[in-house]
Amino acid sequence: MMINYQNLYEKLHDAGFRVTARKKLLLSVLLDNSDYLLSPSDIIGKLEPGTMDTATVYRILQSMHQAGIIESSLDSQGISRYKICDSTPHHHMICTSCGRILNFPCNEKFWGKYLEENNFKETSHSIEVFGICSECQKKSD
Amino acid sequence: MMINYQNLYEKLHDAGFRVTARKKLLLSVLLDNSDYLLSPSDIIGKLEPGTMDTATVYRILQSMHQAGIIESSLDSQGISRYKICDSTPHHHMICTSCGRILNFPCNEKFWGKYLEENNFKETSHSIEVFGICSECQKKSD
DNA sequence: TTAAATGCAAAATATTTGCACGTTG
DNA sequence: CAACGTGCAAATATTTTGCATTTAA
Repeated sequence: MMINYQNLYEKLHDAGFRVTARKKLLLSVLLDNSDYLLSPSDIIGKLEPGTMDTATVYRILQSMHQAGIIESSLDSQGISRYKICDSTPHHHMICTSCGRILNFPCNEKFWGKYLEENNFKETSHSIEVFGICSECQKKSD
Repeated sequence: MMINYQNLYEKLHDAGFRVTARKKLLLSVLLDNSDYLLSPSDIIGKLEPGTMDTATVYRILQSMHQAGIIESSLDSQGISRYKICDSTPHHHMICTSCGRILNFPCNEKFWGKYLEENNFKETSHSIEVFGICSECQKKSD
């Protein structure tokens, strides 16, 4: 990964947001957990109690998402989860046991021909594969 | 489509649920809107006021999902949405303008080789393509 | 008849908002 | 210093739960 703080700070700044202590702190949590999708409460749980208000976490996540430095998705319970954007477009295999994320590339849009057939103008897509990762399979043996 | 009420009632019954007036009513709403993903409040909005309690709608949707006669997904706001299960496995192209759903088949798992590479045991997947359908494109011209 | 279904009210949870104050640029 | 960020408290919104009553099988 070529992710570095300065680069992320710049992106925040370029999107019109101020680079504050809270944003730096929240960013460090996300970087320390780049293999996982974190919910707002996960993030709060990883901080010293009283470090940051819930509303602040939500607002910062919103800013970072707007600045394009984090990606979001909804878990099976409808809770928002976030992680630092990866450099290349891809999709996720999400282990439902440990929560770890494995990436896989999106070389070919196998649905491309259906877009054409239906004259459907795609704006985005969401592809997630759920299951059990190699390590968790071993554990349950 | 080969969907008929008797068949659905049987599936509910076989899953251990009673076939009640509310369930029949809710089912008719879903069948009348099988091209759309309906949220609980969408469903309530399509019924005469006071016909069914919110909690009842949630409980029935849960039962129907458990009985395997409806499929669920989360919209961009994290709200649960439901529709009658289609007979063949497939994915959805969802028009973000009118909400209509177009189906496309899942012939080939293009991510199959990544499952093998990572020894990842898939249990389920979620594939959704968002965009603007043909009709809505025309409207905006 | 009796276990499941329902309505009602209240609770739980996630997320948002208004406002006063603090901080960045 | 002026605009943006933050904490706090309260408001929304969705979904769940407890309990008394009704109803399907």
